[in-house]
Amino acid sequence: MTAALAAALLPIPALGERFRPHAAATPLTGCDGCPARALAVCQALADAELDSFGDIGDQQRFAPKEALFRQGDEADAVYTITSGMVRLYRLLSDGRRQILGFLLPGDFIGLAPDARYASTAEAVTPVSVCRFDARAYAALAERKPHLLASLRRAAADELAAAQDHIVLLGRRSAEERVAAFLVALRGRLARRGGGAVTIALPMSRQDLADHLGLTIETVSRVISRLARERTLLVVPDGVRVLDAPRLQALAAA
Amino acid sequence: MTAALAAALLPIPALGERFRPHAAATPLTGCDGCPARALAVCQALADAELDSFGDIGDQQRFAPKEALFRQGDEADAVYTITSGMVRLYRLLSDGRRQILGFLLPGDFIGLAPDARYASTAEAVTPVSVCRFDARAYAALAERKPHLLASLRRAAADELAAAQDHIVLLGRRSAEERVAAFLVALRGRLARRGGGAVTIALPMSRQDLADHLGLTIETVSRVISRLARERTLLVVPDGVRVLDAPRLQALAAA
DNA sequence: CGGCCTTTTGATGTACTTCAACCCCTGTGG
DNA sequence: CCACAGGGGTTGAAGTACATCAAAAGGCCG
Repeated sequence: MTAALAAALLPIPALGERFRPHAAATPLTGCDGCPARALAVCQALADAELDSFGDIGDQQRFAPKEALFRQGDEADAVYTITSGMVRLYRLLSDGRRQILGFLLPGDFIGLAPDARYASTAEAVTPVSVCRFDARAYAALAERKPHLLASLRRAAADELAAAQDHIVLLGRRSAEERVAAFLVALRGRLARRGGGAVTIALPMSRQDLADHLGLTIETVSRVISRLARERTLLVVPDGVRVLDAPRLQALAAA
Repeated sequence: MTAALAAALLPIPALGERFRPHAAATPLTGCDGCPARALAVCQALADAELDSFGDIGDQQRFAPKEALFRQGDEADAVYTITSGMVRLYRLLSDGRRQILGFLLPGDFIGLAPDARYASTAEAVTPVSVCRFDARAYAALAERKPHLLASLRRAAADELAAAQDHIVLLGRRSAEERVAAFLVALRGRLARRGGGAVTIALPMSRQDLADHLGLTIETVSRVISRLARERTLLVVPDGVRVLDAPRLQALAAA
């Protein structure tokens, strides 16, 4: 991945240097320097309250393809992504895979705390997260209504996103799916300070296919066609949007 | 619809009689007789707290095809279904429709309270609901942590259901979709006291198709095939499950 | 350079859609 | 009482968007 694209996923590129690679659990001294500070659920807490937050959170890093947790594991932790990209997916017994979503810095995992994880979370790029013990987090939420309200809002947002995806999978063509996905991802990256023309796609074509309910070949063909029509320019690990209105139109409404 | 099937959707069949048909807004004196009492979000509140609840809730009834609210309307209310079935759907600009879900007694609408409704809610059968002013409800939630926690749980459940549906639409065949839908609906009806063999399907084939990302003809063909193989028996406004294990197997995992 | 994996591109296959006809109700009016 | 119109549902024939199969064309790292 180019440095420019990486920047979109790592809002503070130097951050990683502050932690030893793969340090299992570095106690967090505070959330001040956290690149996800303004985005995350954590935002709900006044600065003074963050102390109790930092106490139960551990910073962790994951290499690409490493799993934060696996479908079926006991759900003993929740996470906030602070840098990198995570794919969240479910496997069917016969190996079919559906990627539920790609998580970016500020995104929260663990809104639906069941006894066991219903899906697997895996690093796409190098990822750093803030990991919280699920019990401690729940207890904290109990004591901080702001946090609870913020969780509710996050759950609502995620539900809305899931419903968007249901519409995409249920009623849109392959081209519309790809266009809508790119438009949505561009928005999410832009909100995190990335540029609005270059869309980072660190995930594989297989990942895209498994997210959009298509095959790898169809995704490739659609992107090739969009590039041939000068709607997109394919660049390493991403695409550049040449004709934003056209892409928007294909994404439809 | 036969009386037996209607019973599954109207846990207390006589309830409707207690209200004048289409009474615009009957002040609620209490939640004691509510058929959704044990299921709904309301459950979170201790009986003593229900008074404040009843104060802001109005009982309403809707005839089939009547809309509780429409996509784009200002979102000024939230609802708990107390009897009947509601379809929740989104329309694309070109008329394509995706039904996000069918709501049953105890289900709550308004977990993702944005300024405007992102989808339309329409009665499939005669429906009664408990309608709450959105502001008053939010204010109450602020004061009652139990309610807030219960809303979070409901949002989490709904998110899990949405993710199930994403997998269904993204990675399952037509036959698997129909089977999985029937199994899931059977479970939901059974939890509400309906029988586990007869599944009420008061919605049209078009509704099923728009929920499962298929066409009306494909839904019809799949159901016919399942009936021909003696997995199902088609009855008016529903199906009877003859071979539950087989249906379960088709629903896969 | 060569092996390996991902991506692209092409040829063929197929599950589901589209188009079309017919059936079966139920309601309505002569 | 029957005629018939109209809406939902089923079934059949033909079409198509996407999947599958196959192979070539990059990248990446030894």
